[in-house]
Amino acid sequence: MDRYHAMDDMDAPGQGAGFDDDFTPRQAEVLEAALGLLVEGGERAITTAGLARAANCSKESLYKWFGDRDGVLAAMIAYQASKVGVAVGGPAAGRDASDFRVDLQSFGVALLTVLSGPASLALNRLAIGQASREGSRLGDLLVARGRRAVSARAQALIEAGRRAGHLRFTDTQEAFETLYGLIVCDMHVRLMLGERVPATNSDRAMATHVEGAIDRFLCLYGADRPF
Amino acid sequence: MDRYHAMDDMDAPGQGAGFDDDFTPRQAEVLEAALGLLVEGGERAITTAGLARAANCSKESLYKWFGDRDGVLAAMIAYQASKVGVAVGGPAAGRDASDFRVDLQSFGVALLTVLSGPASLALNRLAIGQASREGSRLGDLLVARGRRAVSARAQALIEAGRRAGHLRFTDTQEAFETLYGLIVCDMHVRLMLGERVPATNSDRAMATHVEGAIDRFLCLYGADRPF
DNA sequence: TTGACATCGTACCGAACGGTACGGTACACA
DNA sequence: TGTGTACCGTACCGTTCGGTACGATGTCAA
Repeated sequence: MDRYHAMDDMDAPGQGAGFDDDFTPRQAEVLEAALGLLVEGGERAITTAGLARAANCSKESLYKWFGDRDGVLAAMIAYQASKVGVAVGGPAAGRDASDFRVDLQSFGVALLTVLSGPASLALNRLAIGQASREGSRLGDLLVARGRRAVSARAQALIEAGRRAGHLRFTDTQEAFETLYGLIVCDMHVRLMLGERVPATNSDRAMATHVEGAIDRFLCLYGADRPF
Repeated sequence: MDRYHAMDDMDAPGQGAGFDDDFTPRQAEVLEAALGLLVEGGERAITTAGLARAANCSKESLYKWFGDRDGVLAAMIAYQASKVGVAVGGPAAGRDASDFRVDLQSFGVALLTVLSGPASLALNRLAIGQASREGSRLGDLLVARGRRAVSARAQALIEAGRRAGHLRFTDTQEAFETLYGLIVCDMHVRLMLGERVPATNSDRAMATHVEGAIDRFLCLYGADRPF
């Protein structure tokens, strides 16, 4: 009942995977307006009437495009996650050890930048708030669309670092989770709770924090560590 | 329905802003029922009529005791946080380095046990879901009541470790956040999103994970590290 | 021009919810 | 016995919201 059928009128090229998140421009406008409402007022601000008013569309169109209110929420995640996915990308070109360190640094800064962004925070809050409801797949959707991209990017990065001789480890997953923990600490949760986190307030503070985290990561997994 | 082992004693030095968290036994029963509803069905399950029915009390009493619905939510956090606060306690008695390691280990296991508990997850989801609403202090309340206790306990622990010569660091806050990040990684967020996290599924898996985290922490901050 | 189609704006409905009011009951105390 | 207090259960009210229906507008093609 609560799945989101993205497009009833579909031309739907690659329907196989179950999702289909290329929305029409009009639908993208509506989802953009929905994200604006969400960032500003949280989940309760996404009412069908309110969204229709904010997006200058009719409620009937909303139900036609997204099925029901839950479909709108799911579509918002699918829509936004596709934009975030590429933000943490960027090729790991460095062969030099210091180049590799720069790659790690830029990954860390990109990660914190995404996680502390208002849209990401609002969507994570939304998915977490819905996680307790039975049969809500928003959390899975967010993990599958957003988090997996980060994970894949980071694991590719540190595997490349290992192949290039900059890192030494046996378990890629463990190394990645350690890197993630060192960079993010509990900042993500604190941000979602509404706390102001100094290390995300300015680019300078963020870079400094990430530098420390990379120091520690290389101390643990760097190839030049003393054992 | 799960019961919460009552450890009502709390030191609460800075009472400050006018909270009042000594509840009458009857009120505690009602808050207990509210926590049950919250764990089972999320925030939307806490309706005034539903809570009154579940707790066999009248709506009028709810409004008399807690002011309004938001007051009920705040009281739930205040009530539960006081129980969680002491759960991560326990004296750091060890003088020996291996005793200290055991202290760190038990702290880590207690931390993960609390964070992955259903009541904690439900309350964190609640506070996060409300964080976007204007003027909602639930997040601050949760941080002040629950998180600060964890932070204070951990900082006392690692400061004691430094005084005893087991650790070497300059910034206690940084060391604590590193420890937290190494232990928790992104598990807290993933749990709140509804994902099943293997490292929290069994005592064995949790202990193993914490052991690894402590290894890494001591590698970074242990007094016997090679520089 | 005509008709098919997509969309908009508005009106409407039923359900659920927050909050209030009121009568009834148990108990303490004088 | 009378009085006050605290509480319960229920009924009630106004509002909001999800979802549906319908007429009006614009567009495109034959």
